[in-house]
This record gives sequence, C-alpha cells and structure tokens, in this order.
Amino acid sequence: MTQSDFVELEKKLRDAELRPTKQRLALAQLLYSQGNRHITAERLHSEAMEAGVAISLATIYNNLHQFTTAGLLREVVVDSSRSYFDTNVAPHHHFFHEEQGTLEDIAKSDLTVANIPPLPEGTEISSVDVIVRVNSPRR
Amino acid sequence: MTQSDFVELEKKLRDAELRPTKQRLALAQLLYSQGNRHITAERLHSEAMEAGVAISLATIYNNLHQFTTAGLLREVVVDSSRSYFDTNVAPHHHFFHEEQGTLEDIAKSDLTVANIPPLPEGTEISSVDVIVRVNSPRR
DNA sequence: TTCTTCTTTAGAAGAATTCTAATCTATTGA
DNA sequence: TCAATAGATTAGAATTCTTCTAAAGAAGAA
Repeated sequence: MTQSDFVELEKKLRDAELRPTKQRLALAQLLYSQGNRHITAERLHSEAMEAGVAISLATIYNNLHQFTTAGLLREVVVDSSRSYFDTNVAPHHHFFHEEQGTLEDIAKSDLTVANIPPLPEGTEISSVDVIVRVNSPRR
Repeated sequence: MTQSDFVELEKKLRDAELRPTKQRLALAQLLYSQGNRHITAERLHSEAMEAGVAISLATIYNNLHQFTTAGLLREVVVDSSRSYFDTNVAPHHHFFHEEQGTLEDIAKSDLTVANIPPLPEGTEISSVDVIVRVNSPRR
C-alpha cells in the first residue's frame, strides 16, 4: 500500500466517522484497491488472512455492517444462504452466475425498468433491484 | 377440504410424481387453497400445527424443495436470513415490505425490464427477478 | 498523560437449514 | 390380497452462517 493509498483510505474511513484502525484499513484496502468487488464475509476473511492481517470473523462482520450503514458498501441479496457485499454503492443491477455464485454489475443506464405499478398504500421505494440469473448450459 | 379439492390436490401431486402422502396433501392444501402465497418454512410449519397436522420441520423443508424442483413452487430470494416460497410459479416480480418481511406479486405484464445488456460469454438467462423494496416512512 | 469512547476478539450462542439412519407408508405385481 | 421394495417421514444431531458477550486493547480529546 503506497503512502497516498493509505491517506486516501484513511480519509474515506474518517469521512464515514469510523476510526481508521489497523483492521479497518486492511479491510478497506482489500475492498477498494482493486476496482468494484462483490464479496462474502468468509471470502474477505480468507483474503485478510492470506494478506497476513489477522482479523477475527466477528470484526469482519462488524465492519461489513458498519461500512454498509455508512454507505461505503451495499448488501446484495441473491443467495439465501450467504450475504454478498458490493463496493459499488451507486444504484445498479446484477448478473448472478448461479453455478459459480459470482456477481457482475449491470450499469443502471444499461437496463431499463419501467411501469412500476402503484406502490402499496403508504409505502415508498427503498430500492429497485434487478437480478439477471444466468447459468452455463452444458452442451 | 372438500372431496373435489382433495382429488385436485392429489392429481397435482401425482402429476409431479410425488406420492400423495398425508403430509404432502396437508401442505398442498395450505399452500394452494387460498390464492397465491409467499411463505417461509417456519410459517408453513406453524400453520400445519395450527391446522392440527403434525409434520416435522424436516418434512416441511424436504417438501418445499421437492415442490420447487417439480415446478409447483418457486423460491424467492429477498432476505439473506430466510427463504420464501411462492405458489405463483409464472414469471413475475415482487414488492417486498422491508419492515414486515412480506411479499406482494407484481404481474410480469405490469412491469417492463428492457435493454438487458449482452449476457456474459457462454451463459443463458435462468430468470430475471425484480424486487421493488418498499417501506413505510414514519411521518 | 489520562480519561473516555470506540474497537477488537475468542468463544459461546442463535437461527435457519440439512443430514442421518431408523421407522413407516404407498405402490407394485404376483 | 399381500409381500417386497422404493419412497417418505421423523427426531434429533450436525452444519453453516451470523450475532452476541464481556473482557482486553487502541484511538481521540483535553
């Protein structure tokens, strides 16, 4: 991690009112230093271990949620057995590879959702999520 | 359950190559005798109990999956901590009330999804799921 | 510093789901 | 009708993912 990366990530955390602890900086680096990512808690934990930073699983979960609440991450619900966190927090949609359990972004501008019917009485939209589930047919 | 209901449900199970056992008939009745439903395993278990039919939770899960594989149910993924099963197996979308954890159908014809980008190489669409998450703002 | 608040952690606990292997039931066909 | 057998159900254990607990450690303010 270069000096400027460090400063940038530290600012990102401070702006979100999260103390830039060793663990948070390590996680922020894994999450934000390689383009948009979609990652599970377990996977992030492994990556931290591999990177030589010992972080407990509880801390991974704590921080994934804190990052999400702070708007630094967004949770994507595609699999009822596991949570995925997306580093792209702008509104957008996803391809989900059913066999591999991997996600790919679909830019909001690339896909149109129109004619949403009248909302149920007394409600407002929190988000509109489109998941295009794909698989690789065996031939 | 009237005689004709029974015959109808039994046929539904037989057509799916599932033996019409006491438990399956009871579940089928709870699921299909009151319009479209969105239900969790726990909830279906409670309803069976209340209806006076003792069915183990393992059987509930076994059957929800078998029904799903047979095309009699469809699983809807909206909450990473729980699975919902939908008795409406035609393609359609959903409103999800975040506070209540309840689902409401949106007919496929009522909502338009257009301009899906080119699929990832070598894949084909399994389904396109739109979830409109709504909540009731406190005023 | 030093006090306060926030953070991390190991391990226990919890919740949803799946597994196991024993028992039971439906179906088949002699 | 009645085995034989393939399939279904079950209690409870086990698994998996996630959250909680409460104690120890680190960061920020004065």
